[in-house]
Amino acid sequence: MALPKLSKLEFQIMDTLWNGSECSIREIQEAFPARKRPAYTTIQTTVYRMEAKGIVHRVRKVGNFHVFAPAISREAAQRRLIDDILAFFGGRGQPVMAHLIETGKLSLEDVKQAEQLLRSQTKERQS
Amino acid sequence: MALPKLSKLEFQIMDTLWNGSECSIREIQEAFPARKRPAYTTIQTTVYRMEAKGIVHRVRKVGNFHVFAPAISREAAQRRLIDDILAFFGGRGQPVMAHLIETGKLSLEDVKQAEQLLRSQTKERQS
DNA sequence: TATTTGTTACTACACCTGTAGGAGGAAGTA
DNA sequence: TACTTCCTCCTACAGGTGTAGTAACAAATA
Repeated sequence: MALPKLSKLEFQIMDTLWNGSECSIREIQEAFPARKRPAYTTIQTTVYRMEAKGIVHRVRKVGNFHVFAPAISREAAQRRLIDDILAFFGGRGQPVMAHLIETGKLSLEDVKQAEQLLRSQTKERQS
Repeated sequence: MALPKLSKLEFQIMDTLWNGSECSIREIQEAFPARKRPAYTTIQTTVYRMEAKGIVHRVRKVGNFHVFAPAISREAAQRRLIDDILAFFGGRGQPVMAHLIETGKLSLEDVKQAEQLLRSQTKERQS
């Protein structure tokens, strides 16, 4: 699979990697809020599995620890996520947006910007 | 949990129930496209589990089979879904919409309608 | 060098989900 | 009634994920 689906924990780990670019297991673990911080080995196991799936890779060894880097982009992962949930909405984005609006997750500003983006895209496609 | 998370298969089953309101296991199974139709007992097991989780319930027995009905609304389930993925976007709806637009899942019409919806909501809140 | 501390690599386990087989019972049919 | 068909209920199992312990080793320190 080109883009394997990421679980919640995997996504959180990727988030740290995307922010910091390159991290050790320890750094990833400590990026979790102290209250809900999984055990070191929990992160380790998960990162190893992610490595096996090709979504992270080791870039080098520093001292006695390894440094990992993301192997897929945040955008790609997010897009994958959205494609997945779109399946639950019959592939149509409109109901998704409706829910976002109903739950107050989109401002008028957001929508106006979106409209701009759409218009520019349409223009590009025509030219 | 008030609203348990639905898996893909569970959502497909709910879809049949939401459309037909009340269905037997057989009806749910036959609603799947013939090519990718799970075994009868697969649907059955999953429906039983959903019953245990309180997302469907038996409404009556007809002949020797049971009839099931949804115990949660489509809107509630979809909202739950969206809340989940929003967590992957830092709780902000804007990047979600951006992805929808980039992948051509939203038309200018959709966005305009959304804008209308937003304006009317804002008005309501003010009055 | 001996001790402490931090990593790695391996192992384990429980829960969820998709998948389905089989025994037994109920309902319709010859 | 005897047979066939369909459904229920129980059981099983594999793969994925979250969770973490432990043995062994490497690095830093006393």
